[in-house]
Amino acid sequence: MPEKDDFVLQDFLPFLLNRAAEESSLAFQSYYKNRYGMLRNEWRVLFHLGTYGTMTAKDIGQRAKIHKTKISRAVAKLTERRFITRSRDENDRRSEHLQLTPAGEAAYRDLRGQAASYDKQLASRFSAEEEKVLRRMLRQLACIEP
Amino acid sequence: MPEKDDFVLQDFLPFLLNRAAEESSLAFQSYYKNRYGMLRNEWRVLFHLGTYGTMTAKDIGQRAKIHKTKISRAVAKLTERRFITRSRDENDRRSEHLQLTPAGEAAYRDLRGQAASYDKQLASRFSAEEEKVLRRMLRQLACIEP
DNA sequence: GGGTAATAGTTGTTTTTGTAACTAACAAGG
DNA sequence: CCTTGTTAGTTACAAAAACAACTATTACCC
Repeated sequence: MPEKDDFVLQDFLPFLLNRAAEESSLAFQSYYKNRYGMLRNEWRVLFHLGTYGTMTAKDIGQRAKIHKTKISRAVAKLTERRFITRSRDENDRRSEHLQLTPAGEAAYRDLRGQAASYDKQLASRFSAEEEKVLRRMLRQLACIEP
Repeated sequence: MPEKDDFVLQDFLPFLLNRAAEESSLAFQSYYKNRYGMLRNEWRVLFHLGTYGTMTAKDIGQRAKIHKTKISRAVAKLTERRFITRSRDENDRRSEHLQLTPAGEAAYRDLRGQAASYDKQLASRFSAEEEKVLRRMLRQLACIEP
């Protein structure tokens, strides 16, 4: 009787996903780290502001599923480095609208270009069709709408 | 002239992979954390020993691509909790052979079962074919041989 | 209005990582 | 042997994450 024993760690999805995520982030991570001294959360906040324009910390947190304390600290760093400015909402003085400064815009454009070509390079291992399917499946797993 | 501006964060592979990895680890993580007070690296070490039998810290590190300091700490915790035993290699007294105790075996079997059914549940969102393709692509991205 | 609850964001403290330097054991060449 | 280099694993210290408690403001509703 053969054991029904076909489960291996190398195939465990959370493990695979973690390893793939780590491996695929490496090169890009060292780019924004070396070039701008940014941390991952800072890059993410910057990227959101560049992509979607003015947002509040809460907006960013919701969209990227980053905890508010991480956002708070990333925003503090980015402000200190003059990459973003903050202004209170006059209707609800609890929240602040964040937006990129020209320097922030410049960094964003650079990083965005890097990210785009890096992404293309990663995806080049697959066919166009496979790539599309991969992204769809990942969005599914990540609970990201469409 | 439309801008060639089709790059969005939500589709950036490192971002997608990270989010998918985090999301998909959540439930399982809280299982081994609540049930055994384990950290991720401890679960991974335990799992490797359960799957492959006796190994050295180095073996585990190579196979799972975990840094030796993480392994060292995980091994210390697991030893302290009597899940594994260590014995010096008599031919090369620098390295130690690690193996599960009966308690470690029991935890391993439980966690392994959990992992298997959790994995199945994650994969159930996809067709069998899609699932196979997904794992293959992830192994590719994670730089894991076949 | 006045009290209670909820929300946006921050700060402080504890865990966990990351990195580098360290010990102990082996290897190899002279 | 004995110096130099390498390897397995540990430890110490700095950086970052997690978690809880906090301030300030707004919302609810009796």
